[in-house]
Amino acid sequence: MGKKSELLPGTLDLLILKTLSRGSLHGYGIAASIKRISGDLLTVEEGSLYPALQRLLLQGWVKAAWKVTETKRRARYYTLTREGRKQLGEEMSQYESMITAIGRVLQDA
Amino acid sequence: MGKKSELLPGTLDLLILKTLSRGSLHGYGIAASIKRISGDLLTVEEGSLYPALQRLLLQGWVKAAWKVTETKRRARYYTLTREGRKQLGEEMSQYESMITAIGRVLQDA
DNA sequence: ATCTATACATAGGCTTTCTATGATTATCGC
DNA sequence: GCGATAATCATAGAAAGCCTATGTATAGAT
Repeated sequence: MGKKSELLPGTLDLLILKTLSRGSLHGYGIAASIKRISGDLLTVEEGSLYPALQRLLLQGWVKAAWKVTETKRRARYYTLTREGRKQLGEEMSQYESMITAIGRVLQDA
Repeated sequence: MGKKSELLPGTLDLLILKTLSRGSLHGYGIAASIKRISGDLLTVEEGSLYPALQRLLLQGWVKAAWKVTETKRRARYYTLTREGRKQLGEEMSQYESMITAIGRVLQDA
């Protein structure tokens, strides 16, 4: 029957950019952070996350560097670029106006 | 570069079901209603709308009947079924919990 | 030793939405 | 009457986005 997405489609980039705006993180950490902060309601699957990060890299909104985690594992840390910060602002305001518009349609009466 | 969608992807069915919950409408009218109520922020393209209506028909959430409009044109009027009303309720609460969860991630701090 | 959790990555598929196109007909301005 | 515009339905094909499944590797716990 086709399960529903774990996310609202179209919001993944925004969620990642916002998460990185709080500080650099590796991919696994981004997913964990989104899951935790959302109260377990949002799950970013690895098959969605890594391609998304590639897109963000390509567009220059994040940059990446290999490092070693506190737990001694190699991981790629992503950092928001200046462009990425700008993009985040734009996506935030677009998102908010979308949500407002949808809210109007969904409200009773 | 790929323009952004006119909608938040994944919300179209919900918008249509909600619109029909206010009364039967034909396709063109559904699109017009969503556009108007959203303050012109949401535009449902015909190439999105009609396939979506086919899906809703297939799933039994709406039914359709040909009629003549006030302006003497033939049009297919869609009506929410009982199942459709149930589905609307489910999608509403899913949507709201998604939005809440996303809001947590997007809020500062 | 084996299992679990951490960590990255890609391929293939499905669903949804968009663009483009096409057809029909009522109404309005000229 | 004629041409333009708006109303109305519909489909095909492409593009995008997310998921499932899979593969690799290693640190730490049992």
